Amino acid sequence: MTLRIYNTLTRSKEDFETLEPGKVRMYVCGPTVYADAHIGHAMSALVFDIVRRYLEYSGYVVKYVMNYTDVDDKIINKANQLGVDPFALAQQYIDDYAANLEALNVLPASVNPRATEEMDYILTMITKMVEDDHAYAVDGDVYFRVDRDADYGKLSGRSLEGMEAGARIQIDDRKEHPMDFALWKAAKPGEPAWESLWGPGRPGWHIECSAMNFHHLGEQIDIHGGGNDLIFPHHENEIAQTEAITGKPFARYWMHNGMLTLKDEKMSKSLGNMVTIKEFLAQHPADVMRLMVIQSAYRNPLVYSEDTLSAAQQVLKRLLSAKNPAMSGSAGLSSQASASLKETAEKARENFKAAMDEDFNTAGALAAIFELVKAINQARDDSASQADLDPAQAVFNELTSVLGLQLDTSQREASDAAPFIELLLDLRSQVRAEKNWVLSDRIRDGLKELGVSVKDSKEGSTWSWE
RNA sequence: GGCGACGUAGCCAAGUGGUAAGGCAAGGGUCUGCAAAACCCCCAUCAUGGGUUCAAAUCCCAUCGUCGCCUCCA
Repeated sequence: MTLRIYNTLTRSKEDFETLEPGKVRMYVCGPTVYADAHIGHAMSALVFDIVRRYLEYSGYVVKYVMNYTDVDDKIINKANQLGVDPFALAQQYIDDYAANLEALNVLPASVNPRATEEMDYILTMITKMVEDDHAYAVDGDVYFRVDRDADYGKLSGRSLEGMEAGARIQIDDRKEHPMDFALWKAAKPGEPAWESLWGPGRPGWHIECSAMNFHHLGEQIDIHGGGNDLIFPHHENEIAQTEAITGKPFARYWMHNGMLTLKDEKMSKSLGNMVTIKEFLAQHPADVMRLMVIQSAYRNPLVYSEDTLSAAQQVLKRLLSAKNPAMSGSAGLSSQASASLKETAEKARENFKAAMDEDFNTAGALAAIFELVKAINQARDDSASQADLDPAQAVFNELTSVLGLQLDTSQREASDAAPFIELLLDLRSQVRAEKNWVLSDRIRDGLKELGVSVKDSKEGSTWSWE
């Protein structure tokens, strides 16, 4: 079975072949750090975390690079507003973002380069482009010369003529072509600046990513990811820069996630319609966010609403049901039934892989996991022993962890309240024995209001946090 | 205006030529003192109109609609 990936560059699914056998070089555009990250950023981080986890599960060694853009107009403006140092501000948001990712159970990148630490590479690349006439300097700025690049527009499917017709480009007489973009910006007074052949200044956004790719992954990479709002101009320009220098195709596969939307509108800092990751995680487990992503197709828009949120919560509950242990004192399955459960588990794994191999079809993969959930729960109802359930639950754990789900049930033991809840349930089972339903229900309802749900069964009562 | 993506049941969503996976919600049932959970049953002809084909949700054309990009943005 071969993994196939939808490549934005060719607008089609292609068989996945790496530059170097068994190894994947992967780069994902990280955030510009000037504000709290919102759940749209979380979506992107989760999509590529799942891609990375699945590649590793499939046996690849993945070098995963995610950058931080830590010098930029918005950072500088915000720092000026607050009267703080822009570098300190960026550092604070980098720390916050890293904490967000950890809370979301996103695996750490192999490297998290920062623009400000890559100046040598950035300046080397710009110098080379100027030498080769791919770029030119004007008044301390340096611009990329788009009309020297016959391929310009190949990722976004645009032509230079078409873009000019758009007429939303600001006119700058100093540029040779309206679409020429900045590689280097001359510093204004008071701004952070680095020395260069063209005077003090700072890099344009696009060259940063080209340079960090070049430094950490080399001339060519396997997968380049990011939100589909970056296709143009950011990724288009990365391609133009890097290929101008190397003369080789830059990234083999361009992957773009769809936007997270709120009421049919993209969630973004500039529109101000955002829910931050911090706010979200204060209300919901990280698995809920991840399940919203898993349930949908990564290339399509993900609608964030009460409906999709509560659906994800319900999905989480259902997944957790598969982790319940065998009922105490159960007789065990017949050997045929036990073997059949194992078979179902193997089949679920195959279906899971088949779905993921088809451009990371996580919704299909989740369906495969639900086949297994159903089989496990059926077996348990059919008085399976824990030994019967073990192999199937092992597969369940394996597959859910490939998706990065935590399905944490340990909070039961971890809570300080646990002994008190146990005590209440102990009392309740006594009044239940006396058929004092009024008191029994009062305890159950009271606990419910405190977020503890009680379940009665023949073997006794169990509880869990809502 | 240009470029791109998309439109499958109340909602999310799989399926890219052979007569519609899965989940949530809703409804019916088993279990339960009653619940909850679990289990069983039930729930769509695929935006619209043409065309190609023995056969289309799946290919082609048109129309309508939604979103993204064209300016910083995951």
